[in-house]
Amino acid sequence: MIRGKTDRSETASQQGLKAKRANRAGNLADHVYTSLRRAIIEQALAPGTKLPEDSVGTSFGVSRTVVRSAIVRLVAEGLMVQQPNMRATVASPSLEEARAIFRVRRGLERMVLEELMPRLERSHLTRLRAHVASEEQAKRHSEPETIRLSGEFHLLLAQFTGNELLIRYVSEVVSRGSLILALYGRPHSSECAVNEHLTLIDAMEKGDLAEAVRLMDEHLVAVATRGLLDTDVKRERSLQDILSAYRPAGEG
Amino acid sequence: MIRGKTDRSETASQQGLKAKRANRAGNLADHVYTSLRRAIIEQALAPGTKLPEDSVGTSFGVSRTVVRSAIVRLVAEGLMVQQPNMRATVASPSLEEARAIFRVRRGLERMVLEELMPRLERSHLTRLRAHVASEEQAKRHSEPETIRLSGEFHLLLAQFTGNELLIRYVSEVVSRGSLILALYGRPHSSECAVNEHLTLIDAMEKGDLAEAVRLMDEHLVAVATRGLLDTDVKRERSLQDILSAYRPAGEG
DNA sequence: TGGGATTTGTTCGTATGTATT
DNA sequence: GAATACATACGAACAAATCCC
Repeated sequence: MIRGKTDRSETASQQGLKAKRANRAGNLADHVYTSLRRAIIEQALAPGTKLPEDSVGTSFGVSRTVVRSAIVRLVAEGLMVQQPNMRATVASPSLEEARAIFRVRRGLERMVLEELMPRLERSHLTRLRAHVASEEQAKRHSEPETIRLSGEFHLLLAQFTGNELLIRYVSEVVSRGSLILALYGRPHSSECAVNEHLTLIDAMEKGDLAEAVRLMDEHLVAVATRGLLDTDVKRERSLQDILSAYRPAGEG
Repeated sequence: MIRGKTDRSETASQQGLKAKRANRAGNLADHVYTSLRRAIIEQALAPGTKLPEDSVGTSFGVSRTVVRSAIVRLVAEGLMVQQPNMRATVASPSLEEARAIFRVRRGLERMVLEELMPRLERSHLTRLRAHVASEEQAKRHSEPETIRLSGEFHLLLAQFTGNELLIRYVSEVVSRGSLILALYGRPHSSECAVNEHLTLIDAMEKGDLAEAVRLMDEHLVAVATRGLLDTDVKRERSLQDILSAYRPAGEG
């Protein structure tokens, strides 16, 4: 186990950390929340991973209380699950749940197109194409990056609607989509998606809502069904090891 | 050693409470969350009401820690808002936000009907009609009850789908709908809704999905537009006074 | 605009519940 | 199946930020 139960001689440095962090824009809980979320989405934390509050706290240099409220938010978001008096774990949805989530996602993304198409701007198309370009680039060197960008394409669409609630919901189903692909997806399953993003943009440019909705639906069905059989067991790494990469909060 | 806490005369009864609650299914935070949520939905806590952690804690006989995690959940749900270092308040959405929320709600409830209609059972219709009956009954004697039941009709529909995520989302938009009506709705604005619920059930019984969706859409537009002008200032009551009615946790 | 009262952000101790040997 | 280690639930205390007159 990871327990590096050192004595309390670190209190001084911890207080130093505390002062430094307090100057940041957000609070500590935000930081932990964001970092854990990214770690889950990028599949560094596999579904089912247990996250004891004080192990996480040690990783980020904060106390359990801070970790706790971050976990509460992640649970509310469906990225983690928790039962009373038991360790919180990264959510591990069943196949049934996964399908239900993707059905909801299809409905939500249809709503996005319906809201967005009437007020679509040229700058939107430009930014979408630029995003797809970066997706193609990332595809060559970084799988976590690819996963994240693939989801952010859909998030970008939602953001263009300006509908805060819709943005939040899409954000959530996209995150959980990554989680699901981590569970059931074949490795590299996202690589075909880039073309589908491009044809969708083309349909949007033509102003063809029905076709765009059809393509989006097809795309999401494809994403959902691409992951099915391969339930390979993910590699075991220590929690401290995984989270150490997420400490310098690069929320850009 | 144990810290002396005999200076508070309520200690004994508090420990009694605590022991009793510990035996409950959920934890204290659940209780506070549920109670606050109900108080907001039933419009006992008006939008914009400030909820200092300490005051709420005193009302429920728990510490700030417990209140805090309840508030985090309510913020995640959109029923409250909070900025760093500032008191959390009951959400007070703008008219623009309110419309956006209702647009999302229409999309979600369409999804509910699309999921439910193919597998609709007789028992569903029975339960829906029974619910409407209780709505009519409540309409005569209790306005908070009426508000709550009116929302629960939609929640019931969602629950019949068995789609957990859809249930959660509908639950959220329904709650926020109550909040919005509290802000912008005329008094008694929910009273016309009962008939609309009935005609919807009839369409469902005929198996007419398109008609059901049309009626639902009409219904929601009606609910959304019934509230518009009347922004009467709600009566001022003390926080302790309001919350005292929500302490005995009657979560049926 | 200044300063005291209020409120939040955070840490840590204790009690209690869960898992494991 | 009991003892022990581990983890969470909750409360109290203190510094820093905000509120309000």
